[in-house]
Amino acid sequence: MPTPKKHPESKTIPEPVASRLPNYLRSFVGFEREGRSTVSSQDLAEATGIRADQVRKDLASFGSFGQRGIGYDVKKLDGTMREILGLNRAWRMALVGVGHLGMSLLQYGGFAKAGFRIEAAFDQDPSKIGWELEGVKIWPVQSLRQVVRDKQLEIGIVAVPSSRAQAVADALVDAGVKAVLNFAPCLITAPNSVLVRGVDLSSELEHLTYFLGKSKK
Amino acid sequence: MPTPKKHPESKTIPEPVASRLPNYLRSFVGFEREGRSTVSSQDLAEATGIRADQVRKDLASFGSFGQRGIGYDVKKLDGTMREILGLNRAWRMALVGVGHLGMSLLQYGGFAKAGFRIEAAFDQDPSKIGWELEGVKIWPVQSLRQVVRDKQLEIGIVAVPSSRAQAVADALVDAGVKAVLNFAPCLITAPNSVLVRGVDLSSELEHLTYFLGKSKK
DNA sequence: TTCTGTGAATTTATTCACAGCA
DNA sequence: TGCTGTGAATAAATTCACAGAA
Repeated sequence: MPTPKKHPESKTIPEPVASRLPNYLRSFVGFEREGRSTVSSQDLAEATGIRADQVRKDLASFGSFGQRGIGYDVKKLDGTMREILGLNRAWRMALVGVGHLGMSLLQYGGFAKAGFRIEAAFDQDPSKIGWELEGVKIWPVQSLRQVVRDKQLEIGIVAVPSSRAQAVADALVDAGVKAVLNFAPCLITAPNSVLVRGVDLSSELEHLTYFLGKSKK
Repeated sequence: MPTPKKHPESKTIPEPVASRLPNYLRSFVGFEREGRSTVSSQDLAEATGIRADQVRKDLASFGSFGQRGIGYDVKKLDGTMREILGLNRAWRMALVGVGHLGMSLLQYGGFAKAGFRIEAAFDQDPSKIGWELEGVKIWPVQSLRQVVRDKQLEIGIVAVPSSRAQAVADALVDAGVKAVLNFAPCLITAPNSVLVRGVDLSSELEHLTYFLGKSKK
């Protein structure tokens, strides 16, 4: 799903660069584990699959972190990127829909590490209400507005079927979230003041088959 | 995760257009349900969040399907796009990792509809082996090569932790898949003849917080 | 009219090539 | 020598604007 985004739109960092930042970030844990304090653009290229030229252009677009002949200071880069991506603080999230997808998000380790905290989960199924999974309590969807408001959650994750996605998104927006991450395979809309981003599994597969179809012929 | 792709690389359709195709495709089911046989670029814009100009440019890039003053024939467009995306046939897939994420993929309705069939699933956990979920049998990972080869599966889905992702991908490649969809938050590599695409949930969130951070200040 | 298709203009991103610092 | 930072060249994608078919 595309991000039909329009928003404050940074003047500072080009969109494509911003979307590559998470890749660099992820490669750092490996470098740090290896005890490396500096890395070259070449090293980053190998770790991320992004060309070395591009790496340098990207990093140069928000400052001069490298030392010629040496490379980049991993720690410093890591800190700067986290700041740019807004990861130097915790984000409070609401998860709506505790099916298997929702469950996998609850137990997904990567979130907590990056400061993403699911503070409350919601579901329609009465048999799930009240349970606590991975330390997160499950509430009835009816109480979504109330709970999200009370807990001041900022990001909403939509993990319900398409048919209910827009309604859930509306409720989240109404409750004051500033961004919505949508896993349902449909477009959802929200006021301009709220960011919406979609992740669509089918689209990813279709993208693959597009290339497969071509190479096949 | 970016797609460190390199491959046959179509000369026909620009990459960004191809990645928007799934969105158009998805909007068609709504139009067909409403009984509409033709739609304007404006209609498509509203349904997909893509600008009307862009819609026309996109569609024009692979043929003339519209009638001036009328619009586009939904059925015809649908058929053509499916063909372009390689959806006019079934794709046989292997799922590796039957945790919650794997489960959500197994039961995800969108796949079957688009011709994506998970023909076999694999897991390490002995207690899961032999079960059949959503009509799909679960095999031990040790038998991956054998089963994937025997069943001639073409696409592998990696839904295991990062630490095992590359090994699983290697086994899939060795067993003959032509493409790998990776859900682990790490880069995996494969020979050029095999397509790799990554889907990273954390990256999506980080992308959101990047914008949130900016609009905030 | 309505609505497409497309050339031309513009903006944006990638790639190249190399000057310059450690 | 090794590796960054960047200006210039190229390539690509988006936006605009309008001619022309139904």
